Formats: sequence, C-alpha cells, structure tokens
Amino acid sequence: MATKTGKSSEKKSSIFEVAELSGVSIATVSRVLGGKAYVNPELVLRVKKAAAELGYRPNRSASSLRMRVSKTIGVIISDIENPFFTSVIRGIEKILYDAEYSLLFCNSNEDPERERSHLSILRSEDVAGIILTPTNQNSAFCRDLVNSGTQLVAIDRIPEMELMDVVTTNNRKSAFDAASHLVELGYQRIGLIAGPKQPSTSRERFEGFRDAVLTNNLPLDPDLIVYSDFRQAGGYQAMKTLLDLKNPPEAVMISNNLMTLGGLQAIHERNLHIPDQIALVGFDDMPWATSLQPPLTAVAQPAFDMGTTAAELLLDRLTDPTRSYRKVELDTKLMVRTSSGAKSA
Amino acid sequence: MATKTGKSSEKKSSIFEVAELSGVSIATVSRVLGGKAYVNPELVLRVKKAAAELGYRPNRSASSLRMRVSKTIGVIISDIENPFFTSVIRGIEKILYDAEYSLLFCNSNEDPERERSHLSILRSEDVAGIILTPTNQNSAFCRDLVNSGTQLVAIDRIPEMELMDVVTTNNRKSAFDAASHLVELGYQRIGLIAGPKQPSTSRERFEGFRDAVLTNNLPLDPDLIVYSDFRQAGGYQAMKTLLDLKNPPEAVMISNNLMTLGGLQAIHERNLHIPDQIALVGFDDMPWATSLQPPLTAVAQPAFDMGTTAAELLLDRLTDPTRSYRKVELDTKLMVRTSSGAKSA
DNA sequence: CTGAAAGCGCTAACAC
DNA sequence: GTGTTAGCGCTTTCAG
Repeated sequence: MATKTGKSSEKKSSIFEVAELSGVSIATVSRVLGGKAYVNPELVLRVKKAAAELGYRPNRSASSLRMRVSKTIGVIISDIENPFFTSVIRGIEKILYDAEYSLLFCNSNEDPERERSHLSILRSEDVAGIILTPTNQNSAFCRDLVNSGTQLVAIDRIPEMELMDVVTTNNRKSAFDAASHLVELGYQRIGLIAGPKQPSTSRERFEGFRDAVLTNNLPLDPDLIVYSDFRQAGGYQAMKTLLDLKNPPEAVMISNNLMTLGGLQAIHERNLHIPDQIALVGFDDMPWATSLQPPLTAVAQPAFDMGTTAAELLLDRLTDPTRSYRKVELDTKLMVRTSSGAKSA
Repeated sequence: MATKTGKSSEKKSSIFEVAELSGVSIATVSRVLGGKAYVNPELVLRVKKAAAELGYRPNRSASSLRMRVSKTIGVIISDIENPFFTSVIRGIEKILYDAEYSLLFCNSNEDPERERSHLSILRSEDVAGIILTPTNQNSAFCRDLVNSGTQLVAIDRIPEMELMDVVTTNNRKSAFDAASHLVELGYQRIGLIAGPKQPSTSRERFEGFRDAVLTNNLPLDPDLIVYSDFRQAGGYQAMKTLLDLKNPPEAVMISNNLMTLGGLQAIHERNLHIPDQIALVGFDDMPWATSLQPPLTAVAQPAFDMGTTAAELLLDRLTDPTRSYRKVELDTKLMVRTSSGAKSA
C-alpha cells in the first residue's frame, strides 16, 4: 500500500475517546481537564493517563462555541515593523503564553478602515479581549464591542472614551525632560520633529517640548517645529527642512525612532558632525542606538513592560469584568549618550 | 434611535436571526453567505440585506467546529524582535488579510520545547496551516501534523524532511558574493562572525564565505572565524574576540543583522575607523543600514517577499493539498555602500 | 432549489 | 461525585 498519498491520518482524538479509554463519561473527562470541580483522585489519574496516551488536545473551536468566548486575545498593532511595537508584542506574548491564551495578530497600518475591519473579524472569532493601539476613529465600534462583552485595552495612545484600560508612558514629561536636557547643555535654537497630529503620543510630546522651551525663557520659533509622520522617510524630509533653514537649529529632538533614522540620514548626507554641528535627542531607545557613532541620546520607553502590563490588565479584567477602568503610566528614562553633546556617557 | 442599523448592535446576531428577518431557512442563509450553491437571486438579495441590517458576522468557532478547519493560519517565528522576521510577518499578514484568513501568532524564541508547545496548541485550534521558521527538532511532531491534514510551510531555514513547502534565499551564494566583494576590494585577512550551528542559514552562509576565501587562494584561518548566536550581545563579544587577535582581520563579514549591531558597538568602543581600519559587510539590509556612518554594505534579503511567498504557497496548497512540495528560492542583492571600503556609494 | 435535521466537540445544568 | 443530555452556531446531507 505504497502507491497513493499515505493519508493514514493519525486521527485527532476527541473527548469521547478519552472517556472511553479511561472508562468514565465525557463529563468527567471535561471536569478533570477543566479542573474546576471535584473528581475522585483515582479517576483523575485514569483520565490524565488516557489523555496523555492519546495525545489528546481539547478542540478549541468546540470549547469557544460552547463557552461563547475563546481562549484567544486579539492584538491590533499600528506598525509591526516598528521595533517599539515589536517589543510590546513580545511582552504581550509572554504573558498570554503563560496564561495559555493564543494571540490573534492584526496589523492596522495606522488605517482606521483596516482597524475597523480587524475589530470586526476579532469579534466574529469570539476573542476574549483585544489589545490595541487605537487610531481613535472607531469609537462607536469599540463601544459596541465593549457592550457585547469584549474587553479592550489600549496601548501607548490614549483612547477618546472611557471604556477601556490603558497603558502609556508619561509622554509629556519624557519630552519635557529630553528637551530640558538640550537646554541645559546650552543650546538656544532647538528644533522639533513632531509626529502626526492624531495620536495622543505626538501631541503630548509636542507639549512637553513646548513647555521645556518656554519654561526656560527661550523663544518657541515655529520654523523650528516640523510635523511629520512617524516614518523614516518623513524624518528624513523633516530634517532636511530644518537643515535648510537660513538659521538652522543647533539641536533637534525627534519624536520617534523611525524618524530619527531618517533624520540621521539627512545629517550624514551633509556631512554634519554630531553633536558639534547638530545635537540630537531621540525617542525610543532601540537596539541600534548604541551602535551609532556617536551613540544616541534617547528617551527609553519600557516597550516590553507596556506589553506585559497590557496583557495583565486584560487578563485581570477578564476575571473581573466589572472593575473600574485603570490607566497605568509607566516610567521612561532619558539615556544620556553622546549625540546630545553631553560630557558623560 | 429606535431603528436598528448595522452599526448599532446590542447583541451578536446568529444565522438564525438573519434567516428569520429574511424569511428563509438557515440553510439558505448559509448557502448565500458561503456562495457555493445556487440560490434564487431574489432570496440572495433578501438575505444579504438582512445580514447587513443586523451587522451579522458568522461565528468562526462554529464554522471551524463544523468544517473541522478554521480560517486561521498559525505563524511560529523564532524571534519577533528581529526586524527581518518582522518584515516576513508583514508579508504574510498582507496576503492572509486579503484572503480573509486570521493570523495566530507564536514566538518560539528559538526554543524547540516552545516550538513543540505552539505546534500542539495550533493543532487544537484547528488551524488550516502553519508557517514557521523550524528549529528542526520537532520533525516527528511535524510529520504527525502533516498526516492529520495540516499544511506546513517553512521559511528561511530548510527543514530536515520533505514534508512541507519551503521558501528561502540562496544563502550560500549570497555569502559567497559578499565575501568575494571583500576579496575584490583587496583585503587579505577576512574574518567571519558566523551564526549558531543548527540553522541551515548559518551553515550555508559559512560555506559561501569559505568558498569565496578558498576560491581566491586565500588561507582559511580558523582564528578568523568566530561562531556566535545571531544576537546583538553575541556579535559584540565575537567582534571583540576578532579585534583582540594579535593579528586581527582587515575586514569582517557578519552573518546577520543583530550581530552586526553588536559588532559595530565593539568597533566604536575602540574608536576604529570603518572601513579604513576595519571593513564590514553585513547580512540583512535593515532600515538603519543607511543611517549609519558610514552606511553599511549588506546583503539585502527580500524578507517581505519571503512572507508573501510563504503565505501564497500555503494558500495554494490548501486548495490543492496533494500537489508535490515546492522549494522557492528568492534572490538577494548585495547593497554596496561605504562600510566595505568600496569606492562607489 | 429550498428546508429540515443531524451533528462537529465541548461544557454545564440537571439527575441520580 | 459522576453520568446523561441539551445545546452553542454553523454546514451539509437528505427529502421533497
């Protein structure tokens, strides 16, 4: 019998086979495996043995259907290629794995339309909860979700409405500290490459920057503030704009990691020396920050911890869906290195 | 606010409500929505209208249970924080999204134990297929999966056994080209920071390097070959080892992106000039490659395309599970920049 | 062509 | 404490 495709499927066994092999009812098997009801220890043993012998894995679709909720968490990330979010995901994954949840991954690509579509799909998957970086364009939909019993947790950006837990960092303070660092170093003309207007993160970083400048009695020159898109190409263009000014800045704060990469490109293209000719402070401390010459001064955000925290918040809420919404603000840390012109490493 | 619109939903509606509202049986609703049987056009219209009105989304758990396969693909990645895999994932996601599949994400962290666990979970989720970067320690398990009807596709690394499609790049040739580039530039003592022994990728890159050296009648000095772990810290240590040699290399090829970052750190620490004192060629062309000073010469791998290809291969196989296994080898491109000491940019 | 009905594998009443 | 049984929402025979 070697002719055709050997589809001698070692068939997946169901709870029924386990019950049969261990000589109990399927209800008992379910109780043993679910572990939420007392069962005679001897039976427990027999069931577990039978399950192991058959390599039994409960069918999650059946379980989800019956329980009306799955052991799955949806995650909607706005840009999977951004290392910041990548660390967030790893944090989420770690917690969910330990809690035996699966992770349904979606990439919204910052597109509200796509976000809505994903939200909708996740709903039809009966996910237990969703962790997302909200575009804040789908509030109505989110509300529906919450009303129908799906828990949401927002990451990084603050959602418009009070209907989910949220974990962020104190962007305003971080930006204030980063900009102040530049001021203390004696720079007078400090530029900002800001993010898009929509997300709360870029707004807050702008505010922190502005506060630092004004607090120190420096002028807030609109020419020195360029709005961009959180992407590398955008950062490149923005830096060029700044450098092209008849009176260019002595130092620049850049509002995220990808734009920093673009900014660096523009600076190198003109053979400008960092920090002598142009000092830099970035947002997000990435693996490559210390591999740059000179190493980059940057605001380190606890991306991994944001992920774990979000997952924990969600799991927690799953066990107590009625508790009031929480907002957790994690600390950032300014990693002072040489790109800002600081003396100490 | 008395009228129901698709957007205002209190409760999830099931196929039953759609049937009721449109005055047909649930079987007909299923046929209309599934689109695989002829239904009276007029009824089709009524059903679609009702579905839209109710904001109906078929319950995927129920469907999976009944069909014994879900509209879900599992993806097991060895290191989510590596930008290379991150691009792969985006490629996969793009294709799957268009095909209306969901993506169940798993991080194996290069750990065979964890890989097995994920494989097992994915099985109990009834996933239609799995895309993975295999550790090659779970062949028996993979075979079981295939036998029970789950399609697998390997990415990047070549699996031990002939039981799945695979998409890779020609690592041997890429490494050969990269090393040859260094030879042509006139370097005599060329070092290699190699990856771990297990994955086929690092083995092949080593072979390509060796071939290039030997082909050009240069000695293959074992001192100049350091094995590491594909991680940043490992690359840092490896580069230090190389630099500490009484007779250090003039040029180094580094076998992946993260180790390159580590190597750069070690070089900067000693204030060595690139490429004058030490020339560099890396693997994987990352966003930061052009932001470095000098820009990094590197082998660009089509990570995104590898992802789309893998997903397409899988989808294709899902429609024809009996077709023979395919191996797709994508082209890489050596991006010549200044870190290798080349003249042209 | 359309409807009735039988499960897919699992959990949770409800009996005993 | 354990077994029996009724569905969860969906797809797919099988009749008509």
